[in-house]
Amino acid sequence: MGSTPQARRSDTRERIQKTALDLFVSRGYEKTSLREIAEELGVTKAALYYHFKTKEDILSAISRDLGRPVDELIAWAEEQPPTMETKRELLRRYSAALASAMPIYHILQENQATLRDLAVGRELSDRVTAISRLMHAGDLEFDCRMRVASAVLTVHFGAFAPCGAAVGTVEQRRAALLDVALATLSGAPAPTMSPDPA
Amino acid sequence: MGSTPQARRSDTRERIQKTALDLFVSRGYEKTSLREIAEELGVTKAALYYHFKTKEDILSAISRDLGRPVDELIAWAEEQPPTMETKRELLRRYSAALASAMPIYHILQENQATLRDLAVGRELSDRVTAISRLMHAGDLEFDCRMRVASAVLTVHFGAFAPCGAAVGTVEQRRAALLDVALATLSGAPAPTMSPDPA
Amino acid sequence: MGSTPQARRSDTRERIQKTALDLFVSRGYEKTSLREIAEELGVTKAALYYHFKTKEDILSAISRDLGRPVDELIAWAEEQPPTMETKRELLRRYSAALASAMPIYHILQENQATLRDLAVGRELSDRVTAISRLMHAGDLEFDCRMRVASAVLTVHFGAFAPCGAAVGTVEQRRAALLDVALATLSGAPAPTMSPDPA
Amino acid sequence: MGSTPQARRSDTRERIQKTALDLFVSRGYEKTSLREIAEELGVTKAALYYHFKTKEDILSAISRDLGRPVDELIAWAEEQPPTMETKRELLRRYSAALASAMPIYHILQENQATLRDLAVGRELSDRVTAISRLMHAGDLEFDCRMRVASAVLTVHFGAFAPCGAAVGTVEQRRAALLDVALATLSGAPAPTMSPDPA
DNA sequence: AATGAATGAGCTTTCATTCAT
DNA sequence: GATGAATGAAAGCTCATTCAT
Repeated sequence: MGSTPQARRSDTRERIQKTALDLFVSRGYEKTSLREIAEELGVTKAALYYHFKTKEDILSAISRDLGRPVDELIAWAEEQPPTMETKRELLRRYSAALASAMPIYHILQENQATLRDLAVGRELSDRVTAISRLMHAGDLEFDCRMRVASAVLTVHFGAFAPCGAAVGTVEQRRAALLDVALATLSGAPAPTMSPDPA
Repeated sequence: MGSTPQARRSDTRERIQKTALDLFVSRGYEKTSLREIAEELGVTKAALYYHFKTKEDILSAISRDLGRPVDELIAWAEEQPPTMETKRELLRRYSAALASAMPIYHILQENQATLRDLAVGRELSDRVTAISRLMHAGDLEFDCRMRVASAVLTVHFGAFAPCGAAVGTVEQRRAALLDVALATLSGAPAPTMSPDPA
Repeated sequence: MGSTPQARRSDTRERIQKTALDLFVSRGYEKTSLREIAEELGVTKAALYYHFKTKEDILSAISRDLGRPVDELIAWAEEQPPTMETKRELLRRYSAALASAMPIYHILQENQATLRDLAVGRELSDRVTAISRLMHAGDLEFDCRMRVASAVLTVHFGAFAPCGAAVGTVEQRRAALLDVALATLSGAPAPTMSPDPA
Repeated sequence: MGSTPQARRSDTRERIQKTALDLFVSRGYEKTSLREIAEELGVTKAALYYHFKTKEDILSAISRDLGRPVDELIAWAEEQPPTMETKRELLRRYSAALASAMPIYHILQENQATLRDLAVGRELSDRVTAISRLMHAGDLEFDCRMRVASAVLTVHFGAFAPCGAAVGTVEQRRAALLDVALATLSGAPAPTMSPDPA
């Protein structure tokens, strides 16, 4: 007694992941050295190697943790019939999932050249590819495929960068872009719109 | 005649740019070392430094050369009134410009974390930002902004990655995505579309 | 027992300083490469960087260690009244301090052009300047200042170079030059002297 | 006619020497690169090699030109009897010669470690040694040698660095230090002096 | 009288990783 | 559960120098 029941087993591993994530996001994977992570945490580099086999392994763990929602989403979608309605739902859920998983995708996004030859890079981009594949599933006509592509691009890349001024909150923008994407998907115009008020 | 016609004042500088571009695209900026570039070219590292002040300077020269079409496009757009028609035309031209300038944007795309703290990185992303700014120019309503954002995302990111299967030629896909983007821009559905044949 | 008694937490740092000092003295700071230091010691260049942040940092550590006597002397002198007697004593003590600190001042002396733009160079020449400043303290007449200057130059530079033949031991010469300097300081002739036996 | 009679033969060689001298003085010999010299002059590095065989050769030419007065002084002194009066005169003339030759001695002074293994370095320090040797010539007693040493050190090193505050003009200081040195040489006090006005 | 192009050797520094303790 | 010490490989860059033109 006196100590928290079953936690006790050092939270260092998690602290490493947290710190590493922050640095990978703010400085990039390649440009973040293990020395920096260790220093920021107040431990030695060797300590990182006690908890993780390699630098890549740290990112790998982060990827597994943060990517779970998307993995589950993929698993779910793979069991649905490839109808338009499924895809609409998939897009909605993907948009939501991205909101929380953003950091890793941000890392993937900004460090593609580096992650390309790392196993963890494959893992990450496989998830994106899987979503895209599921959105394109079925015997679609060319035009339709392009609308699907546009919708996916809008939702996926709209999640990064403050594309087009800082109007509204992040959440509002996400929702609005999702609406546009859904409209594009159905080949319908986005609801209320005045044509030439530029 | 009989000997190399007009050479003399060395084409090495251009050969360096060409080789560097290839390697930056295929292996990434950071992961491409000057040794590799030099070896590939059959010269010494020092030769690179005869022609360029730094590694960044090589990328900078490439950026200037390949980015010119986009720069001209921006200059053009800045002189037009910010009407919807201007934007439609801007989007068309941007789509076309991207086709040829793709390599540098690809590099920007995949090496953001690295380029972020390089002057050339700024140069590059400024161009993208400028296009986006021009597309959002004027007193747009929130919904309209989001449609603009979607259109830009579609055209810009659609130029990279074989998003959604390899149907059609690159050129066909580009044209089709542009159409989708233009439709989104106007709030209209993309022309002929059957709603649920997924 | 039987194994190296107290080692364990590595004496490498000190060995680096010792070796570096020797090389800096014999070959010059700039002309001594880290490779040389490392090779001489039988370690890798990277090992040097484990113990010191930069090449300059190695010199800096040496400077701190060997410069301490002079620093203490300066501290002492700053608390004394600026009388002639203080200055005589300061000169005596400086002469003595130089004897042990000579290596670093030798390095400063012979590498001024290089050290000029290094922080450690400032540190070093500040010490010399401080002594000079203290010797000149007070409201001295011009002639007197020049005698002080001569005395300082004699003691300081007399410590290097075998100025004027190798008569007597180093220690004897040091003592004799100090006497001459003290005589100059008081404006008196150096004690026993036959005028023209050249 | 129209061109200056016999000058015509490009003044580039001299311009190189002038520029090199400036840079060697202000940045140091080692730290001044041929690129810098060439750039400053608006010519190419290869041009330097048309006029001089090596970098050292540039310094060598400078040394020959500026060192001539001292060389002549040495030649003169070698023909004189080694009397005290000769030495007094030698010291006077050396003090004067230094005033104009200062730049090269400054370079020697601040780049000793580098010049040590260059032929030109020997040339330079030989001159200093020769003066010192001539000042010590004859069968001097130990004490007397030390007074000579002090006198030489005072005159030689007094020519560099603003030793002891910036009172008077450079020329005044030089003259005054010479007086002190001459007094030391004769074993007499420097003329009028109040003993303890610190 | 000078240039454009290139080289070879070297430099300081950084990094991911290992391992005995 | 972690540290102190060290390594091997590589990076970007600079320099004096050469030589055909």
